[in-house]
Amino acid sequence: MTTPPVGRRERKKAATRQAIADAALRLFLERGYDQVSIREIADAADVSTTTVFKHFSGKEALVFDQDQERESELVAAVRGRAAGQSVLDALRQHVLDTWLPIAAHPQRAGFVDLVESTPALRAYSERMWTGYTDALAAAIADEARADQDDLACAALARFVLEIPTLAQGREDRRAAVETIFDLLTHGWEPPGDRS
Amino acid sequence: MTTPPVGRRERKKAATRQAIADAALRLFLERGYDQVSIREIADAADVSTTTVFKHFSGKEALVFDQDQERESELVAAVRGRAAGQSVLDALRQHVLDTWLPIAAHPQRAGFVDLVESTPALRAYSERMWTGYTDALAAAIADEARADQDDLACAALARFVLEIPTLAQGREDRRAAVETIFDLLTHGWEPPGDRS
DNA sequence: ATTGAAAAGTTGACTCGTTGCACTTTTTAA
DNA sequence: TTAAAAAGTGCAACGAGTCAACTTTTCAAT
Repeated sequence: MTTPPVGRRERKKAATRQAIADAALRLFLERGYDQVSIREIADAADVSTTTVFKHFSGKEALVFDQDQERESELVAAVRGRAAGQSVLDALRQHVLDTWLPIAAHPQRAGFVDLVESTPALRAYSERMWTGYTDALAAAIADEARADQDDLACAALARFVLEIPTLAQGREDRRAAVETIFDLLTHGWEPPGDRS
Repeated sequence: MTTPPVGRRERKKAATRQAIADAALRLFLERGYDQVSIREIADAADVSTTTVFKHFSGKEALVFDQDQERESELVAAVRGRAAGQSVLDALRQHVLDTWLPIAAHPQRAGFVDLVESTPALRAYSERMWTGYTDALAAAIADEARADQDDLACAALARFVLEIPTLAQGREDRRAAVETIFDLLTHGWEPPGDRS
Protein backbone atom coordinates (compact mmCIF):
# COMPACT_ATOMS: atom_id res chain seq x y z
CA MET A 1 0.00 0.00 0.00
CA THR A 2 1.14 3.59 -0.41
CA THR A 3 2.38 5.34 2.69
CA PRO A 4 -0.49 7.68 3.61
CA PRO A 5 1.53 10.83 4.42
CA VAL A 6 3.96 10.89 1.47
CA GLY A 7 5.79 8.66 -0.95
CA ARG A 8 9.25 9.51 -2.10
CA ARG A 9 7.86 9.98 -5.56
CA GLU A 10 5.27 12.55 -4.64
CA ARG A 11 7.72 14.45 -2.53
CA LYS A 12 10.04 14.79 -5.48
CA LYS A 13 7.16 15.80 -7.67
CA ALA A 14 6.10 18.51 -5.26
CA ALA A 15 9.69 19.72 -4.98
CA THR A 16 10.05 20.06 -8.73
CA ARG A 17 6.76 21.90 -8.95
CA GLN A 18 7.84 24.29 -6.24
CA ALA A 19 11.22 24.88 -7.85
CA ILE A 20 9.52 25.80 -11.11
CA ALA A 21 7.02 28.13 -9.43
CA ASP A 22 9.76 29.82 -7.41
CA ALA A 23 12.01 30.34 -10.40
CA ALA A 24 9.11 31.69 -12.42
CA LEU A 25 7.95 34.17 -9.81
CA ARG A 26 11.48 35.38 -9.17
CA LEU A 27 12.16 35.99 -12.84
CA PHE A 28 8.77 37.61 -13.40
CA LEU A 29 9.32 40.01 -10.53
CA GLU A 30 12.82 40.81 -11.72
CA ARG A 31 12.13 41.44 -15.37
CA GLY A 32 8.38 41.43 -16.01
CA TYR A 33 6.03 38.71 -17.18
CA ASP A 34 6.32 39.24 -20.92
CA GLN A 35 10.09 39.52 -20.81
CA VAL A 36 10.55 36.02 -19.43
CA SER A 37 10.13 32.97 -21.62
CA ILE A 38 9.11 29.52 -20.49
CA ARG A 39 12.44 28.20 -21.67
CA GLU A 40 14.28 30.54 -19.33
CA ILE A 41 12.14 29.42 -16.42
CA ALA A 42 12.78 25.81 -17.29
CA ASP A 43 16.52 26.46 -17.42
CA ALA A 44 16.45 28.29 -14.10
CA ALA A 45 14.63 25.36 -12.50
CA ASP A 46 16.86 22.90 -14.34
CA VAL A 47 14.05 21.06 -16.10
CA SER A 48 12.77 20.91 -19.65
CA THR A 49 9.94 23.03 -20.98
CA THR A 50 7.79 19.94 -21.32
CA THR A 51 8.11 19.31 -17.60
CA VAL A 52 6.91 22.80 -16.87
CA PHE A 53 3.69 22.09 -18.72
CA LYS A 54 3.29 18.74 -17.00
CA HIS A 55 3.05 20.65 -13.73
CA PHE A 56 1.23 23.81 -14.84
CA SER A 57 -1.54 24.23 -17.35
CA GLY A 58 -0.01 27.35 -18.93
CA LYS A 59 2.25 30.29 -18.40
CA GLU A 60 -0.30 32.26 -16.40
CA ALA A 61 -0.86 29.37 -14.01
CA LEU A 62 2.75 29.69 -12.87
CA VAL A 63 1.80 32.88 -11.06
CA PHE A 64 -1.38 31.68 -9.38
CA ASP A 65 -0.10 28.58 -7.71
CA GLN A 66 -2.34 27.43 -4.90
CA ASP A 67 -5.40 29.63 -5.38
CA GLN A 68 -7.83 26.78 -5.13
CA GLU A 69 -8.29 27.52 -1.45
CA ARG A 70 -10.06 30.78 -2.17
CA GLU A 71 -13.06 28.88 -3.45
CA SER A 72 -13.27 26.76 -0.32
CA GLU A 73 -12.92 29.77 1.97
CA LEU A 74 -15.66 31.55 0.06
CA VAL A 75 -18.07 28.65 0.36
CA ALA A 76 -17.13 28.18 3.99
CA ALA A 77 -17.84 31.83 4.74
CA VAL A 78 -21.40 31.37 3.49
CA ARG A 79 -22.06 27.98 5.02
CA GLY A 80 -20.47 28.63 8.39
CA ARG A 81 -21.77 32.11 9.00
CA ALA A 82 -22.88 33.27 12.42
CA ALA A 83 -26.42 32.41 13.46
CA GLY A 84 -28.90 35.00 12.31
CA GLN A 85 -26.46 36.61 9.88
CA SER A 86 -27.72 36.98 6.34
CA VAL A 87 -25.88 35.44 3.44
CA LEU A 88 -25.06 38.85 2.03
CA ASP A 89 -23.70 40.13 5.31
CA ALA A 90 -21.55 37.04 5.67
CA LEU A 91 -20.09 37.65 2.23
CA ARG A 92 -19.57 41.32 3.00
CA GLN A 93 -17.67 40.47 6.14
CA HIS A 94 -15.60 37.83 4.43
CA VAL A 95 -14.57 40.19 1.67
CA LEU A 96 -13.69 42.94 4.12
CA ASP A 97 -11.77 40.65 6.45
CA THR A 98 -10.01 38.47 3.92
CA TRP A 99 -9.45 40.24 0.63
CA LEU A 100 -8.56 43.70 1.79
CA PRO A 101 -5.71 42.64 4.09
CA ILE A 102 -4.18 40.46 1.38
CA ALA A 103 -4.14 43.32 -1.09
CA ALA A 104 -2.68 45.67 1.52
CA HIS A 105 0.04 43.28 2.69
CA PRO A 106 3.37 44.92 1.81
CA GLN A 107 4.98 41.53 1.17
CA ARG A 108 2.61 40.95 -1.70
CA ALA A 109 2.87 44.42 -3.15
CA GLY A 110 5.27 43.30 -5.87
CA PHE A 111 3.04 40.39 -6.71
CA VAL A 112 -0.06 42.55 -6.91
CA ASP A 113 1.77 45.06 -9.08
CA LEU A 114 2.88 42.29 -11.41
CA VAL A 115 -0.64 41.04 -11.92
CA GLU A 116 -2.14 44.50 -12.28
CA SER A 117 0.39 45.65 -14.84
CA THR A 118 0.18 42.57 -17.05
CA PRO A 119 -2.97 42.32 -19.18
CA ALA A 120 -2.66 38.58 -19.64
CA LEU A 121 -2.48 38.07 -15.87
CA ARG A 122 -5.36 40.45 -15.19
CA ALA A 123 -7.52 38.52 -17.62
CA TYR A 124 -6.48 35.17 -16.20
CA SER A 125 -7.13 36.35 -12.68
CA GLU A 126 -10.63 37.49 -13.56
CA ARG A 127 -11.40 34.21 -15.27
CA MET A 128 -10.19 32.45 -12.15
CA TRP A 129 -12.57 34.38 -9.96
CA THR A 130 -15.53 33.88 -12.24
CA GLY A 131 -14.67 30.21 -12.24
CA TYR A 132 -15.80 30.13 -8.63
CA THR A 133 -19.26 31.33 -9.62
CA ASP A 134 -20.91 27.93 -9.72
CA ALA A 135 -19.57 26.75 -6.38
CA LEU A 136 -20.50 29.98 -4.65
CA ALA A 137 -23.90 30.06 -6.33
CA ALA A 138 -24.64 26.54 -5.15
CA ALA A 139 -23.69 27.42 -1.58
CA ILE A 140 -25.83 30.55 -1.62
CA ALA A 141 -28.80 28.72 -3.09
CA ASP A 142 -28.45 26.02 -0.48
CA GLU A 143 -28.33 28.45 2.40
CA ALA A 144 -31.22 30.49 1.01
CA ARG A 145 -33.29 27.37 0.53
CA ALA A 146 -33.59 28.11 -3.17
CA ASP A 147 -33.28 25.76 -6.13
CA GLN A 148 -29.74 24.69 -6.85
CA ASP A 149 -29.73 26.55 -10.17
CA ASP A 150 -31.67 29.60 -8.98
CA LEU A 151 -30.74 32.44 -11.28
CA ALA A 152 -30.78 35.21 -8.70
CA CYS A 153 -28.32 33.27 -6.58
CA ALA A 154 -26.04 32.68 -9.55
CA ALA A 155 -26.16 36.35 -10.46
CA LEU A 156 -25.41 37.39 -6.90
CA ALA A 157 -22.44 35.04 -6.78
CA ARG A 158 -21.07 36.41 -10.01
CA PHE A 159 -21.53 39.99 -8.88
CA VAL A 160 -19.79 39.40 -5.55
CA LEU A 161 -16.85 37.87 -7.39
CA GLU A 162 -16.57 41.00 -9.50
CA ILE A 163 -16.06 43.15 -6.45
CA PRO A 164 -12.27 42.89 -6.26
CA THR A 165 -12.01 44.03 -9.85
CA LEU A 166 -14.38 46.92 -9.30
CA ALA A 167 -12.79 48.07 -6.07
CA GLN A 168 -9.38 48.13 -7.63
CA GLY A 169 -7.73 51.50 -7.98
CA ARG A 170 -10.14 53.22 -5.62
CA GLU A 171 -8.56 55.30 -2.94
CA ASP A 172 -10.70 53.91 -0.11
CA ARG A 173 -11.13 50.25 -0.88
CA ARG A 174 -13.11 49.48 2.24
CA ALA A 175 -15.68 52.11 1.37
CA ALA A 176 -15.78 50.78 -2.18
CA VAL A 177 -16.61 47.28 -1.00
CA GLU A 178 -19.31 48.64 1.28
CA THR A 179 -20.83 50.68 -1.51
CA ILE A 180 -21.11 47.69 -3.82
CA PHE A 181 -22.59 45.48 -1.12
CA ASP A 182 -25.13 48.20 -0.40
CA LEU A 183 -26.03 48.17 -4.08
CA LEU A 184 -26.50 44.41 -4.02
CA THR A 185 -28.49 44.58 -0.81
CA HIS A 186 -30.88 47.42 -1.54
CA GLY A 187 -30.71 47.88 -5.29
CA TRP A 188 -29.31 50.72 -7.33
CA GLU A 189 -30.66 54.20 -7.09
CA PRO A 190 -29.43 57.47 -8.51
CA PRO A 191 -27.05 58.92 -5.94
CA GLY A 192 -27.62 62.31 -4.38
CA ASP A 193 -27.01 65.37 -6.48
CA ARG A 194 -23.36 66.48 -6.71
CA SER A 195 -23.97 70.15 -7.29
CA MET B 1 -9.31 67.46 -50.17
CA THR B 2 -10.31 63.84 -49.79
CA THR B 3 -13.54 62.79 -51.43
CA PRO B 4 -15.99 62.65 -48.55
CA PRO B 5 -17.71 59.36 -49.43
CA VAL B 6 -14.73 57.09 -50.21
CA GLY B 7 -11.42 56.95 -51.99
CA ARG B 8 -10.53 54.01 -54.12
CA ARG B 9 -7.82 53.20 -51.65
CA GLU B 10 -10.04 52.88 -48.62
CA ARG B 11 -12.59 50.96 -50.60
CA LYS B 12 -9.98 48.38 -51.52
CA LYS B 13 -8.77 48.22 -47.95
CA ALA B 14 -12.27 47.64 -46.69
CA ALA B 15 -12.78 45.02 -49.39
CA THR B 16 -9.76 42.95 -48.38
CA ARG B 17 -10.74 43.27 -44.73
CA GLN B 18 -14.18 41.98 -45.58
CA ALA B 19 -12.76 39.19 -47.73
CA ILE B 20 -10.62 38.05 -44.82
CA ALA B 21 -13.47 38.21 -42.33
CA ASP B 22 -15.80 36.33 -44.71
CA ALA B 23 -13.28 33.61 -45.43
CA ALA B 24 -12.53 33.23 -41.74
CA LEU B 25 -16.17 32.97 -40.68
CA ARG B 26 -16.97 30.51 -43.47
CA LEU B 27 -14.06 28.24 -42.57
CA PHE B 28 -14.78 28.49 -38.83
CA LEU B 29 -18.40 27.51 -39.37
CA GLU B 30 -17.42 24.66 -41.67
CA ARG B 31 -14.68 23.08 -39.58
CA GLY B 32 -14.55 24.74 -36.18
CA TYR B 33 -12.40 27.53 -34.80
CA ASP B 34 -9.45 25.47 -33.59
CA GLN B 35 -9.27 23.40 -36.75
CA VAL B 36 -8.60 26.41 -38.98
CA SER B 37 -5.20 28.07 -39.07
CA ILE B 38 -4.51 31.69 -39.91
CA ARG B 39 -2.56 30.58 -42.97
CA GLU B 40 -5.58 28.76 -44.36
CA ILE B 41 -7.68 31.86 -43.89
CA ALA B 42 -5.03 33.97 -45.58
CA ASP B 43 -4.88 31.54 -48.48
CA ALA B 44 -8.66 31.47 -48.82
CA ALA B 45 -8.74 35.28 -48.92
CA ASP B 46 -5.69 35.30 -51.20
CA VAL B 47 -3.51 37.43 -48.92
CA SER B 48 -0.51 36.76 -46.73
CA THR B 49 -0.71 36.00 -43.04
CA THR B 50 0.88 39.30 -42.13
CA THR B 51 -1.85 41.11 -44.00
CA VAL B 52 -4.42 39.35 -41.84
CA PHE B 53 -2.77 40.78 -38.75
CA LYS B 54 -2.57 44.20 -40.34
CA HIS B 55 -6.38 44.21 -40.40
CA PHE B 56 -7.23 42.27 -37.24
CA SER B 57 -5.59 42.33 -33.87
CA GLY B 58 -5.74 38.58 -33.41
CA LYS B 59 -7.46 35.37 -34.41
CA GLU B 60 -10.46 35.96 -32.15
CA ALA B 61 -11.05 39.41 -33.59
CA LEU B 62 -11.80 37.79 -36.95
CA VAL B 63 -15.07 36.56 -35.53
CA PHE B 64 -16.24 39.78 -33.86
CA ASP B 65 -15.93 42.14 -36.75
CA GLN B 66 -18.04 45.22 -36.25
CA ASP B 67 -19.06 44.94 -32.63
CA GLN B 68 -18.05 48.48 -31.81
CA GLU B 69 -21.63 49.57 -32.49
CA ARG B 70 -22.88 47.72 -29.43
CA GLU B 71 -21.16 50.21 -27.19
CA SER B 72 -22.74 53.17 -28.96
CA GLU B 73 -26.19 51.59 -28.89
CA LEU B 74 -25.82 50.94 -25.20
CA VAL B 75 -24.85 54.49 -24.41
CA ALA B 76 -27.58 55.80 -26.70
CA ALA B 77 -30.19 53.68 -24.93
CA VAL B 78 -29.31 55.38 -21.66
CA ARG B 79 -28.90 58.89 -22.97
CA GLY B 80 -31.91 58.90 -25.29
CA ARG B 81 -34.39 57.17 -23.03
CA ALA B 82 -38.03 58.22 -22.90
CA ALA B 83 -38.85 61.12 -20.61
CA GLY B 84 -39.52 59.99 -17.08
CA GLN B 85 -38.01 56.56 -17.62
CA SER B 86 -35.38 55.54 -15.14
CA VAL B 87 -31.89 54.61 -16.28
CA LEU B 88 -32.36 51.08 -15.06
CA ASP B 89 -35.65 50.65 -16.91
CA ALA B 90 -34.11 52.01 -20.08
CA LEU B 91 -31.35 49.44 -19.84
CA ARG B 92 -33.84 46.69 -19.13
CA GLN B 93 -35.84 47.60 -22.18
CA HIS B 94 -32.76 47.84 -24.35
CA VAL B 95 -31.55 44.44 -23.31
CA LEU B 96 -34.93 42.86 -23.85
CA ASP B 97 -35.51 44.53 -27.22
CA THR B 98 -32.03 44.26 -28.67
CA TRP B 99 -30.10 41.35 -27.26
CA LEU B 100 -32.78 38.71 -27.06
CA PRO B 101 -33.85 38.95 -30.73
CA ILE B 102 -30.25 38.74 -31.92
CA ALA B 103 -29.64 35.59 -29.96
CA ALA B 104 -32.89 34.09 -31.20
CA HIS B 105 -32.36 34.97 -34.86
CA PRO B 106 -32.06 31.67 -36.75
CA GLN B 107 -29.59 33.18 -39.21
CA ARG B 108 -27.15 33.71 -36.39
CA ALA B 109 -27.67 30.35 -34.76
CA GLY B 110 -24.51 28.92 -36.28
CA PHE B 111 -22.54 31.94 -35.21
CA VAL B 112 -23.82 31.77 -31.66
CA ASP B 113 -23.07 28.06 -31.52
CA LEU B 114 -19.55 28.70 -32.73
CA VAL B 115 -18.85 31.24 -30.01
CA GLU B 116 -20.49 29.21 -27.27
CA SER B 117 -18.62 26.04 -28.13
CA THR B 118 -15.18 27.64 -28.36
CA PRO B 119 -13.60 28.57 -25.02
CA ALA B 120 -11.25 31.10 -26.56
CA LEU B 121 -14.16 32.89 -28.22
CA ARG B 122 -16.29 32.79 -25.09
CA ALA B 123 -13.50 34.42 -23.12
CA TYR B 124 -12.85 37.00 -25.81
CA SER B 125 -16.53 37.84 -26.04
CA GLU B 126 -16.78 38.40 -22.30
CA ARG B 127 -13.72 40.62 -22.29
CA MET B 128 -15.31 42.60 -25.15
CA TRP B 129 -18.45 43.21 -23.12
CA THR B 130 -16.60 44.22 -19.99
CA GLY B 131 -14.59 46.57 -22.17
CA TYR B 132 -17.76 48.63 -22.53
CA THR B 133 -17.94 49.15 -18.78
CA ASP B 134 -16.27 52.54 -18.68
CA ALA B 135 -18.32 54.06 -21.48
CA LEU B 136 -21.59 52.78 -20.03
CA ALA B 137 -20.61 53.81 -16.52
CA ALA B 138 -19.86 57.34 -17.71
CA ALA B 139 -23.23 57.58 -19.45
CA ILE B 140 -25.07 56.30 -16.40
CA ALA B 141 -23.23 58.65 -14.07
CA ASP B 142 -23.99 61.54 -16.37
CA GLU B 143 -27.70 60.78 -16.54
CA ALA B 144 -27.91 60.18 -12.81
CA ARG B 145 -26.12 63.44 -12.10
CA ALA B 146 -23.41 61.58 -10.24
CA ASP B 147 -19.68 62.03 -10.37
CA GLN B 148 -18.07 60.73 -13.51
CA ASP B 149 -16.24 58.00 -11.61
CA ASP B 150 -19.04 57.16 -9.19
CA LEU B 151 -18.46 53.62 -8.04
CA ALA B 152 -22.08 52.56 -7.83
CA CYS B 153 -22.58 53.57 -11.45
CA ALA B 154 -19.49 51.67 -12.53
CA ALA B 155 -20.65 48.60 -10.66
CA LEU B 156 -24.11 48.84 -12.18
CA ALA B 157 -22.63 49.10 -15.65
CA ARG B 158 -20.46 46.07 -15.11
CA PHE B 159 -23.33 44.03 -13.73
CA VAL B 160 -25.60 44.90 -16.62
CA LEU B 161 -22.92 43.81 -19.05
CA GLU B 162 -22.71 40.45 -17.31
CA ILE B 163 -26.37 39.75 -17.98
CA PRO B 164 -25.93 38.07 -21.37
CA THR B 165 -23.45 35.64 -19.87
CA LEU B 166 -25.69 34.91 -16.91
CA ALA B 167 -28.84 34.48 -18.98
CA GLN B 168 -27.14 32.05 -21.29
CA GLY B 169 -28.41 28.50 -21.23
CA ARG B 170 -31.59 29.37 -19.36
CA GLU B 171 -34.76 28.01 -20.84
CA ASP B 172 -36.68 31.31 -20.58
CA ARG B 173 -34.18 34.01 -21.38
CA ARG B 174 -36.66 36.84 -21.10
CA ALA B 175 -37.60 35.82 -17.59
CA ALA B 176 -33.92 35.50 -16.75
CA VAL B 177 -33.21 39.06 -17.85
CA GLU B 178 -36.14 40.33 -15.84
CA THR B 179 -35.01 38.47 -12.75
CA ILE B 180 -31.53 39.97 -12.87
CA PHE B 181 -32.86 43.47 -13.44
CA ASP B 182 -35.18 43.02 -10.49
CA LEU B 183 -32.16 42.06 -8.42
CA LEU B 184 -30.32 45.18 -9.52
CA THR B 185 -33.36 47.36 -8.91
CA HIS B 186 -34.49 46.13 -5.51
CA GLY B 187 -31.53 44.23 -4.15
CA TRP B 188 -31.12 40.55 -3.50
CA GLU B 189 -33.28 38.71 -1.07
CA PRO B 190 -33.63 35.02 -0.33
CA PRO B 191 -36.28 33.72 -2.73
CA GLY B 192 -39.43 32.10 -1.48
CA ASP B 193 -39.18 28.59 -0.13
CA ARG B 194 -39.15 25.85 -2.76
CA SER B 195 -40.66 23.10 -0.63
C1' DA C 1 1.54 63.71 -67.26
C1' DT C 2 5.41 63.18 -63.65
C1' DT C 3 7.06 62.36 -59.67
C1' DG C 4 7.63 61.45 -54.96
C1' DA C 5 5.79 60.28 -50.56
C1' DA C 6 2.69 57.42 -47.94
C1' DA C 7 0.01 53.40 -47.42
C1' DA C 8 -0.94 48.44 -48.48
C1' DG C 9 0.74 44.21 -49.36
C1' DT C 10 4.31 40.56 -49.65
C1' DT C 11 7.94 37.69 -48.15
C1' DG C 12 10.66 35.11 -45.09
C1' DA C 13 12.66 34.41 -41.01
C1' DC C 14 12.10 34.50 -36.23
C1' DT C 15 10.19 34.19 -31.21
C1' DC C 16 7.29 32.09 -28.05
C1' DG C 17 3.67 29.19 -26.02
C1' DT C 18 2.21 24.70 -26.34
C1' DT C 19 1.83 19.76 -27.78
C1' DG C 20 3.03 14.98 -29.57
C1' DC C 21 6.21 11.36 -29.68
C1' DA C 22 9.77 8.55 -28.28
C1' DC C 23 12.75 7.35 -24.60
C1' DT C 24 14.29 6.62 -19.84
C1' DT C 25 13.47 6.00 -15.07
C1' DT C 26 10.81 4.79 -11.18
C1' DT C 27 7.18 2.31 -8.86
C1' DT C 28 4.05 -1.38 -8.37
C1' DA C 29 2.39 -5.98 -8.58
C1' DA C 30 2.79 -10.79 -9.72
C1' DT D 1 12.87 -11.19 -10.22
C1' DT D 2 10.64 -9.39 -13.59
C1' DA D 3 7.06 -7.40 -16.47
C1' DA D 4 4.13 -3.80 -16.97
C1' DA D 5 2.19 0.55 -15.61
C1' DA D 6 3.12 5.23 -14.40
C1' DA D 7 5.76 9.30 -14.28
C1' DG D 8 9.31 12.24 -15.96
C1' DT D 9 12.21 14.00 -19.58
C1' DG D 10 13.93 15.86 -23.98
C1' DC D 11 13.58 16.80 -28.87
C1' DA D 12 11.28 18.32 -32.57
C1' DA D 13 7.48 20.37 -34.35
C1' DC D 14 3.11 23.34 -34.95
C1' DG D 15 0.43 27.59 -34.84
C1' DA D 16 -0.05 32.41 -33.41
C1' DG D 17 1.97 36.60 -33.75
C1' DT D 18 6.01 40.00 -34.82
C1' DC D 19 9.68 42.20 -37.35
C1' DA D 20 12.30 44.15 -41.02
C1' DA D 21 13.16 44.71 -45.84
C1' DC D 22 11.16 45.08 -50.17
C1' DT D 23 7.46 45.78 -54.04
C1' DT D 24 3.29 47.67 -55.56
C1' DT D 25 -0.47 50.83 -55.49
C1' DT D 26 -2.60 55.19 -54.63
C1' DC D 27 -2.68 60.11 -53.90
C1' DA D 28 -1.48 64.70 -54.42
C1' DA D 29 1.25 68.46 -55.85
C1' DT D 30 3.47 70.17 -59.25
